[in-house]
Amino acid sequence: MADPPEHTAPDPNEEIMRATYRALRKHGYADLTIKRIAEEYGKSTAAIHYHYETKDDLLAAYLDYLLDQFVDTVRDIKTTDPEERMELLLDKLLVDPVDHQDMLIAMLEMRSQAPYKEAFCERFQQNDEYTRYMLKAVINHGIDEGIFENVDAEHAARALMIIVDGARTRTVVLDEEDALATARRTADEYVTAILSTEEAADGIE
Amino acid sequence: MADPPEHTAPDPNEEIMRATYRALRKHGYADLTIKRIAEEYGKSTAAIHYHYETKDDLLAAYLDYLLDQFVDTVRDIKTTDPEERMELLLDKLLVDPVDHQDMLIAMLEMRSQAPYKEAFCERFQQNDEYTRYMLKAVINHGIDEGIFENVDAEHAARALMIIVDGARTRTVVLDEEDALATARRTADEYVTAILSTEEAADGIE
DNA sequence: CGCTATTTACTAACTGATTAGTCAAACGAC
DNA sequence: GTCGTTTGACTAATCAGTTAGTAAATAGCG
Repeated sequence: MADPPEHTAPDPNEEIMRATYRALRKHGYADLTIKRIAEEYGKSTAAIHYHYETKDDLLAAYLDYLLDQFVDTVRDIKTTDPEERMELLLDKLLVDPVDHQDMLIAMLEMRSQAPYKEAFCERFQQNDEYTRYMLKAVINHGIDEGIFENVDAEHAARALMIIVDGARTRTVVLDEEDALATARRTADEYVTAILSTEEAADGIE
Repeated sequence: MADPPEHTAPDPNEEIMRATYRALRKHGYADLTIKRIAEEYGKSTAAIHYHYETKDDLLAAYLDYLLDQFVDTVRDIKTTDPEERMELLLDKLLVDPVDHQDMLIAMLEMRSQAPYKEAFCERFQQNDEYTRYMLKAVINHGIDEGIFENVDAEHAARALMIIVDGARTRTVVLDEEDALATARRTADEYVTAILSTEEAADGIE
C-alpha cells in the first residue's frame, strides 16, 4: 500500500502478525504461547514483549490484522449490478475461503473465545455488521430495481450470514470439504427462491 | 438404570462431568484446568486423576457426555408425519438451545478444538451424521408421500445442517440473541420454498 | 454373625515442565 | 554516542501428573 518492500520488509509488527498466524495454525489457540510465537518470529520472547506489552494486546492486534485482511477482500468488489454483486459477494464469502482453510481455522478459534474476551466479541460484531450491511444494501438495491422480491432485506441478509457462518464452522469442525460448496448452492437457492422475482427466475433444481 | 438414587447419587463420574461443565462454562476451554474442575468437584486434583488418567481422557469422556445428552433430546421425537416431524426436529435443533445457551458455548469451544484433536473431530462427525440422517430420512419420507418436492434429500439435509450450525455459532460468537429465531424462520422458508409441493404451500412472507 | 482382605475414593505434598512477564546488559545502525 | 531493538537470565505462578498414605465401604469366608 505505502511502498512495495524491496526484498523482505523487516517491519517487526507485520512479521509478528505473520508469526502469530503460523503459531496459531500449528498449535491452536489453547496452546498458543508467547514462546511459540517467538519461535516462529525467530527472536526471543522478550522481543515480542518489546512490541506488545501483554499477550492480550498481541492477540487483539492480531484479530484486527485478521479481520482487516478479510474486509480488504470484500472491499474490492466494484460491480454495482445487484445480481452480479450478490454473486460476487457470496463467492468472496463462500468460495474464496476454500484456499485459505487454515485462516478459517484460526478465525473460528478466535471466535470461540469471544464469550470470554469482550475485546474479541466487539471486533467480531463490528466485522459482522459490515458484511451484513453490504448484503442488505445489495438486496435493497435489487428490490429498488425490481430484480428482487420486496422481502425483508434485514432478515434475508441475516439468513445469508447464517449460511456463511454455518458453512465455515462445518468446514473447520467436521473437516467437511464440500460444506462451502453446499452452502454456496444453498445461498443461490435462497436468492433464487426467496429473493428473485418471477421474471428473473431461471429455474432451480 | 440400576436403581433410582435416594437423594443425590454420589456417582463420581457423573459428578465430575457436571463439574467439568461448570468449569468450562466459567473459564472457557483455553483456561480449563484440572485444578478448576477439581474446585467445582469440591475435591482435590488427584481425585480427578484417580477417575481419569489424563486430561485428554477426561475431555473425551466429557464430549461423549455432552453429545449423548444432545442425542437423547432428538431421540424422543415420536411423530412419523413428515411435515410435523420436520417441524419438531427443527425446533429441537433451533429453538430448544435458547434455554441452554452455555451448553452451546461449551459445545462451540470443544468444536473449535476438533482440528487439533482427532478424538474430538471423530465424535462430532458421528453426532453430525446422526442428525443429518434424521433430517434426510424425514425428507425422503416426505417425498415418498408427495408432501415434499422430489429434491436432492442429501443436499437439503446438509443445507439445513448449515443453517443450524450457523445459527449456533452466531448465537455464541456475536451474542446475537435472535440468531436462532432467524434461523428457525429461514429453515421454514427453505422447507416451504424448496421442499414443499405447491398444494401444501400456505404462502410465505 | 464376626473378622479379615480388598477395593473404592480420596488427600496432602510433591515434581518437573511451562507459563507470562521483567530487567539489566549488549548489540548494531546512523 | 545514543537510540531502537534484542538477548539471556531471571521470577513467581501455574500446569498436568505422581506418590504414599488413609478412611470407609464392600466382599470373602468360617
